[in-house]
Amino acid sequence: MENHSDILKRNGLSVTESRKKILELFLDSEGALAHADIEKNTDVAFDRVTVYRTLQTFVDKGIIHQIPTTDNSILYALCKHNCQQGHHHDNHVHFICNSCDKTFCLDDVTVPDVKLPEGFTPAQAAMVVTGVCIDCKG
Amino acid sequence: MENHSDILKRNGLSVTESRKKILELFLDSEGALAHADIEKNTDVAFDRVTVYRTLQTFVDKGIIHQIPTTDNSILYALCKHNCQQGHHHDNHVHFICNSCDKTFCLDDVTVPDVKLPEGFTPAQAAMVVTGVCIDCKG
DNA sequence: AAGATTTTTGCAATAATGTTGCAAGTTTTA
DNA sequence: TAAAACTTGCAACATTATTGCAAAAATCTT
Repeated sequence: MENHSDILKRNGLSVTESRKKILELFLDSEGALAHADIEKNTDVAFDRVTVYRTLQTFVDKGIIHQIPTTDNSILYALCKHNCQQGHHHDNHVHFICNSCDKTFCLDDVTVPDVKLPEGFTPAQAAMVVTGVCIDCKG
Repeated sequence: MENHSDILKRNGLSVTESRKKILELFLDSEGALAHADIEKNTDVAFDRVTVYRTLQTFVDKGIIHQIPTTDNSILYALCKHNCQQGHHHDNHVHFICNSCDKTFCLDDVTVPDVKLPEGFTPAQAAMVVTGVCIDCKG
């Protein structure tokens, strides 16, 4: 079974404490994490700058992907499929629960293709659904 | 033809200089605007706080809607369809051009329904497509 | 395994962004 | 037109993000 260090090495990254710890957070969490979630985690005692840079590095390498939100934050989640450097394949739907605020990567729900108007060429599509999650339903 | 003031009155808002000006910006622009776009506009000489509050008011009233992004900002665009206070109907796809960075509301492209896993109840869905727009295509 | 090289980290400083209370100014109401 | 209601701008503050650089850690080389 591939562990933290393997994932880092496979992506050509030095294996450091901060990277291992932050990657572990993602591996352990079901949902997506925002920068603030990581920083507030008491186990992570790294400088904010390190967190910023680590997240950016992970995105660049295709280890995590970004999920757009309308609250001035970015959510990050593990890429479950094999993403290449600079080329993500995170074309699954994201679900944000209005009740518990957790974000789910619905890995089995693919973002459907849409027919764009003449002249528009798509490169990537993201879809975020809000509502009530399986843990919070009545 | 309905003008700035009419739109404001129809939504039960006082007609003030800042609201008229900011609404005019939206009416004049094809794409979506970020807070920073408005503040940088030399025609708008209002306090940042006023801009924040005006945007929030417009969202609350259903005059504009928010578009999620992955760059720690929120884009705002006019609601073309009749949105109610606190209840938006902006279920169209948004397109962000990687070349000119403009954002388009594809009003005629509806966000498709997706089948969620058992237990998940959707309330709203947003879809953002990136690529090359009609103005930038080779 | 030890030193050289490369990479990463943390600090400090700075910038950018977002929020709140309150007094003064505007708009609307009556 | 005066009173009431609402909006604005200022000031202060809080949060979030970025950059350069020296110290520390990880990797490479032999």
